[in-house]
Amino acid sequence: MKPLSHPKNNSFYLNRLISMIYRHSRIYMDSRLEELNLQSGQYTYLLYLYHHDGQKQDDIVKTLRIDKAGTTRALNKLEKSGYIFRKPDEKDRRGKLVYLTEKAWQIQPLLLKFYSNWLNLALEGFDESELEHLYHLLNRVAINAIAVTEGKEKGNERKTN
Amino acid sequence: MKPLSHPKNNSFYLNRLISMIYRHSRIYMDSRLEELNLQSGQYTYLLYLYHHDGQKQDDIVKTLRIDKAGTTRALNKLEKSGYIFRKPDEKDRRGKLVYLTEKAWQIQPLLLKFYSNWLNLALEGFDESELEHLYHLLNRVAINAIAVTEGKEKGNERKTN
DNA sequence: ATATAATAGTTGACATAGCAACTATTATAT
DNA sequence: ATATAATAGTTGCTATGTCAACTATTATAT
Repeated sequence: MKPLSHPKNNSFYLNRLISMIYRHSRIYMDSRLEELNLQSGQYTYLLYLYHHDGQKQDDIVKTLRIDKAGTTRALNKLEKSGYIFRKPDEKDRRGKLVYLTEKAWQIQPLLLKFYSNWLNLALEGFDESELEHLYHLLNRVAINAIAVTEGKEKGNERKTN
Repeated sequence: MKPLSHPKNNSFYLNRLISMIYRHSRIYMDSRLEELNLQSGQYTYLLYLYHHDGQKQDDIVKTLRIDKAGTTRALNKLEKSGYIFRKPDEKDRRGKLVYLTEKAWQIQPLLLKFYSNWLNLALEGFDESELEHLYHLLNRVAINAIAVTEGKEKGNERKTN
């Protein structure tokens, strides 16, 4: 049996490429974060919090689009290892506000260094305009991808033969 | 839907975008694969095997760059649900050759449809030249990413302050 | 020729992340 | 005002994927 043709020919392996990059970024970050007693599932939250200290947990969930259960667990780990602490939101006591500790601020330079090391390696050979291009294209893919699955949540699943 | 936040440096949130796309592609594919009793961890292997029927398991590992332990488990599932079978490689009895069953060939059109539905949604609004661009840029990132972590395996870890 | 190393595959232990179900609190609807 | 719905967060269960350790087979080195 012959393989069928498919649309969007050039990007047929989009998922394979995305998956490779995703998995290898985690392998690399895990290897570097070891000395900080951190793991790849946690640094994302710290990088985010450096710009949003004191944000509500649910806002983090909505920005990073990571499942709230996973966020709970990642933040638990960060709290346990002393990088963050949480306070109930007095204006809405269902919510929690997430704050960085001094310990988290202290490792910020190192964390940023590890992450930009990764970017330098992953983006080796890219000039400014290529970076710009890549970023904007990926951004559009991400927005599309999120729209697909968030559409579903509201019951209006997209049918697209 | 909350708009994605923009960083100062355009590539700063590369990992965040990659992670979003990766995770949402799995959510979408899982929702579609349900009717085939398949999951997002398995269709990748089928899509690959449609072009490489009878390939050695280890070649699959090396092409898809998925850990060999994970590959063992994914192929076990596919075997158990009747989509593939494995035969020892007579030329090297450490290895196994992986073959698609008739059942796998029968679902090929549907599987390709689901996957191209995903591509159509994720790549909505992209014209031919943008697709080409995206694909080539991502390809370069993937090659870089793989080089980073595979360098490590051979003991020559890259130090890049 | 035999000891040693390398390779293919499996298993166990663990981290990340998804969904569903639950609790507690706040918003809304009549 | 009270019943109902929605929201924020947690916990249980499960799937994917990584590493390390192991078995069995093949390659190599002396």
